[in-house]
Amino acid sequence: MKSKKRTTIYDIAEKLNIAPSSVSRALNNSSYVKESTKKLILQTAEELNYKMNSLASNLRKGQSKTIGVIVPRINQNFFANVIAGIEDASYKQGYNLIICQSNELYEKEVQCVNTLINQNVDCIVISISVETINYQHLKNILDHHIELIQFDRVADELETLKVINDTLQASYEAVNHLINQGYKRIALLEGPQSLNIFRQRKEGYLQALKKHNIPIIDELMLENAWTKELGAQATRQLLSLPNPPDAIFASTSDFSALGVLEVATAMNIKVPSQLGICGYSNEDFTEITSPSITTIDQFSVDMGKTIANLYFEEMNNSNVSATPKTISIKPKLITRSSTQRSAE
Amino acid sequence: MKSKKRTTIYDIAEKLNIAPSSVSRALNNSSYVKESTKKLILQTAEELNYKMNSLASNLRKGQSKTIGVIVPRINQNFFANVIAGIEDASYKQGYNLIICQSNELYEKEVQCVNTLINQNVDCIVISISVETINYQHLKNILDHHIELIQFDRVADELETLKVINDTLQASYEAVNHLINQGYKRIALLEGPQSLNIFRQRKEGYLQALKKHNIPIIDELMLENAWTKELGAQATRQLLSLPNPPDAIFASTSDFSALGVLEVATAMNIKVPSQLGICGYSNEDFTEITSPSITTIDQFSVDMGKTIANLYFEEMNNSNVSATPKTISIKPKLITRSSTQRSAE
DNA sequence: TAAATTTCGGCAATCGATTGCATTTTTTAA
DNA sequence: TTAAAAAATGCAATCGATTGCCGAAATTTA
Repeated sequence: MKSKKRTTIYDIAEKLNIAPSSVSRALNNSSYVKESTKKLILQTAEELNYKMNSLASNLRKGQSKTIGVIVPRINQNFFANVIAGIEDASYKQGYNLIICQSNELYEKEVQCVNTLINQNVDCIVISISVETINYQHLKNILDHHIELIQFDRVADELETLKVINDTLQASYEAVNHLINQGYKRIALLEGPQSLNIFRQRKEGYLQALKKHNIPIIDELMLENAWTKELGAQATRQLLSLPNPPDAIFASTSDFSALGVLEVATAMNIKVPSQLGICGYSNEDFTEITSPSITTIDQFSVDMGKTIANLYFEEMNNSNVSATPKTISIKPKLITRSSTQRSAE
Repeated sequence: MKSKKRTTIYDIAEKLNIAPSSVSRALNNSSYVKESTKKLILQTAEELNYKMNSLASNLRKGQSKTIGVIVPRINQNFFANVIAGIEDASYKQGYNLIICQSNELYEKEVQCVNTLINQNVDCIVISISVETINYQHLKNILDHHIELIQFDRVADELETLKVINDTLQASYEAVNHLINQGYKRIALLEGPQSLNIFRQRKEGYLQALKKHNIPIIDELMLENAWTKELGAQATRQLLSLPNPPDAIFASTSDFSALGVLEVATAMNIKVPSQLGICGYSNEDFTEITSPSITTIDQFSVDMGKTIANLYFEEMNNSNVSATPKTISIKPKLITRSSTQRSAE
């Protein structure tokens, strides 16, 4: 281990006075090598601290056993969990992960895609940035015969494998729950409508209202209430209306819901009796606020595992896969104090 | 883009009837190509949707422009933030990240290391698992001439680049703060002492007590209170002592501190007047519990950036780097309600 | 116009593992 | 004992980009 260069199969071959091809076969446990020589080779490899050079192997084999993942932010709970799930399932199959974050920037997303294509990844898993409305870079992935799996924030019009939450349904159930708890004027904090998930969450809200013949009031639907601060701001606006809402569905995130809760608390408005609050994502903290916040669990780690396994299945079914599969995971409404009216 | 194979420099060379070497030089913007042909080549590459094959390039160049990262869990706030920081800084230098999680398992950590060596990464960044007490796999990284950077949970005895928090100091300050707030019997929830960070947090606690001539009481120091549940359990034990503590420093994590708070609340013990609580890590939720929890911020994203930049510096200083550098980041005590006694 | 530079561009080896095909060795059958 | 079959091993090309070295073309100088 003193030498400057790492051990290669040639070193092993030379030492044992055999052909490199035999070494390669032995290391790959091919049946075309005598047991005795195989043992010898493995032993020598161990001695020389041989580590195979995946670059060479992958170059030759034309695959990289690597999955590229692009998310807006790595350190956002939902994405971190999905990545953890993907890693877990991939690792078991001997696959590695290359992770990129787009920082919600279209330009960077494109660059990430290019990098991953360069890296010869076998599959790219992506949740698009909020800025992304052009999908040429995604099509480019397909042109390069790389498997593409979209998750959560997907481009509907692109026919690729997809793993999503049944967002509309979850949203519908959440609003339905609010209605059942007796709330009559339910406001909606929307996310950027460029993203399909936020469109769906709005749609679920609308459908639930419609179902119960509750009028849809424009001034109760506020766009761009994505963060805690914006959620708080929107709440102030809503609560100062002549006819304020009695519940707020922060469909964008739990952070937004937290903003709502803080403003309500500051204004001395009782939650849930005077104001119901529902968030989205089941962040850790929703359980420990007072009152705890009703929210929706997305089973993010499972989602990650599902994504990876979808790829592995699809890979084995190398037959002309008919229609691009979409797997929908049903999220779960977690009802907590912020929407549990005592009098019911 | 219909063909089954991707465009290579040979395709471009053939189309323009020149040598592949010229194509390569043009793409790498070498000065040994006429401007006019360079332009032509670049244009043709664009037309053919050429993407370079990093595998081939890296194999030839003997480097991979890739950094491997091994953490216990990707979806743990602190690590997710560090990774985000590393990604950010690395991306700017044209480097990619391969991420692995050890799941706190020694065996898996070893496997991750081997995978990363196989992948020819240029650098491995690691925060060791709680099980890791043997460092042969880390030495193996060095034997393969791969730069090794340890962070946060480091093996002290290994001479490598390190990026750490000044844990001892932070812990000392936290306890000092508690003492200044008038707490007299301060309990300590410890993490596994196999990890140096937990040893240091304990040491900081001990030093602070010593400084103020406060006796060190064994029954106030509980090991293995790592999670919320264990923190809660430890708290019950502590509070049922004949002479219970009036403050608890959950040096393991904010989750543990949360467990403390929940038990205290359940037992109707007033925080901070009857019991002071201090956590560690500055998790999001510490700000929104009631009362909010005093804790220690580790500047995790910055830590990630520091790690990446340390590598790039070190790489440029290819001179025989004298002593393996250790960068220590000073964490910050965030004092909040859980330790702010009104009567002071 | 010839000689000396400088600039371009091509040839071919290289990185390390894999694999189709050929060859040698061993085993089995005749 | 020999031929045929099977098993083991070797040879050499390949994956795609890079680069040292050399020759050709273009430019400058004498």
